[in-house]
Amino acid sequence: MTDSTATRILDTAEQLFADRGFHATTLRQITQAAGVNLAAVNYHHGSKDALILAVFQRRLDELNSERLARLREALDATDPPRLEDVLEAFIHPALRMSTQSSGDGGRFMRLLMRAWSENATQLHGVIRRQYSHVMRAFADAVSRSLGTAPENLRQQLDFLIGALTYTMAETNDQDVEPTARALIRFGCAGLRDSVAGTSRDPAALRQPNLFEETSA
Amino acid sequence: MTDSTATRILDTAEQLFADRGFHATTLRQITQAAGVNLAAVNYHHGSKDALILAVFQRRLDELNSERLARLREALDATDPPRLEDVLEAFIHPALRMSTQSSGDGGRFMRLLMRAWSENATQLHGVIRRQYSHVMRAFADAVSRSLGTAPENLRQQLDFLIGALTYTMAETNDQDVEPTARALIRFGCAGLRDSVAGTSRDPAALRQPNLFEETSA
DNA sequence: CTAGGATTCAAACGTGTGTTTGAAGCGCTT
DNA sequence: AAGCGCTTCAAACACACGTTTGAATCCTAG
Repeated sequence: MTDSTATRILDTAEQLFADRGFHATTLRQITQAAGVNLAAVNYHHGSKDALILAVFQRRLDELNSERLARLREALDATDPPRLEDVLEAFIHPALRMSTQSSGDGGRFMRLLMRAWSENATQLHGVIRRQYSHVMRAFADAVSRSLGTAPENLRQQLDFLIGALTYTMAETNDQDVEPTARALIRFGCAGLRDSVAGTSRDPAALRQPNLFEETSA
Repeated sequence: MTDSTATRILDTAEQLFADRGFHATTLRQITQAAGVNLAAVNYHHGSKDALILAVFQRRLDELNSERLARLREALDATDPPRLEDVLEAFIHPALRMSTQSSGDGGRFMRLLMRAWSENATQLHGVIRRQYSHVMRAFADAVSRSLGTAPENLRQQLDFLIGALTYTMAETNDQDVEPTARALIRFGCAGLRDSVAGTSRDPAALRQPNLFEETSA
């Protein structure tokens, strides 16, 4: 049951997509490596595009649920939550996932980077939608940690996501812990400093889009 | 001369590659959009793969020379160089390039992200080689700014590159300046904090900002 | 004015793609 | 045993791709 044709296709596709890219990976390569018939992918998943989406759906669900679970722990521990704990909940599951699933490191996240650039129309939207509520939760937690409105943090959180994504694609099979710790520290310092002097730098006020502070 | 067939192909290819990806962009799309014959690309550039490489070579040369020029200015200004200036020399040219070349924003760097994931064998190596000496120069400058060995900074510089790359891919046509300033600040804080204490004392982490920003 | 190399062009080639098809095989209930 | 979905399979389909070809055209030097 677990090793059904559909999931075996999913596993193999994930591996090959990450290694070679979506467009460069053919259904014949996938089905041959998976030991199933060529027509099976169209039968079980409908089309190649649908296969790509299915590969993502599975992993993103896994990643996001683990992130949210850890975030909940951080929120239950202290109030306001410690910034280090919040970032740890966001970073650690991702870094762990990037090296866990068998084979060489960084597979899934190389895949995510691909998705961000290739196939922009469909996948981009799907991922965005799938991520948005998780991102909102983390932005909220970080804003509570720092005592500032979430809108002030969007850009800095994007910086952190970028650093994390790039690191996941780069990082080899090594131990995740030191990398995670370094990234958490880096991100905490950047976030804290960015909100420290919002009123001090007059140039910062030049930004046209000022936000309403809806701090409850 | 400037608008020769070869360069018109290069321009159009850059645009389409960024918008749709390398594999998804066909020579017929390129030549049709450029208003040249299909065979022209093979005649002038040899093959599609060679075209891809040529597109990169051109922009990377431009980006790196501007970065190094700005870095030199920063090194000539003060000794040791101000960390803000060094990061500015690294970040600003990239952000500007990501929105300059006509059309929608983030084109070239979306292209770079693609290159990082697609076509791993060839392009990955070329870019690495083209970047390595520039990266070494910046790592050196940052290490001088912070008074620590370059080896201690490699990981944090990767964080910064990730944040920059991701931001370039994300950022729309808006003004570059605020984004650059935010990213410089974020990176400076992260770098300074990372080298500040080898001590695990969590109290040290909570100190918001130890440094004075000498706003001239 | 003309010869000859550089460039453009339309057309075709061979190959590999995602998808479809219809028959064959399998497992289950009746 | 027989019937019936669900699944697998080999084969083929239509199509788009990168590349090649050889003639036509342009441009320049002698």
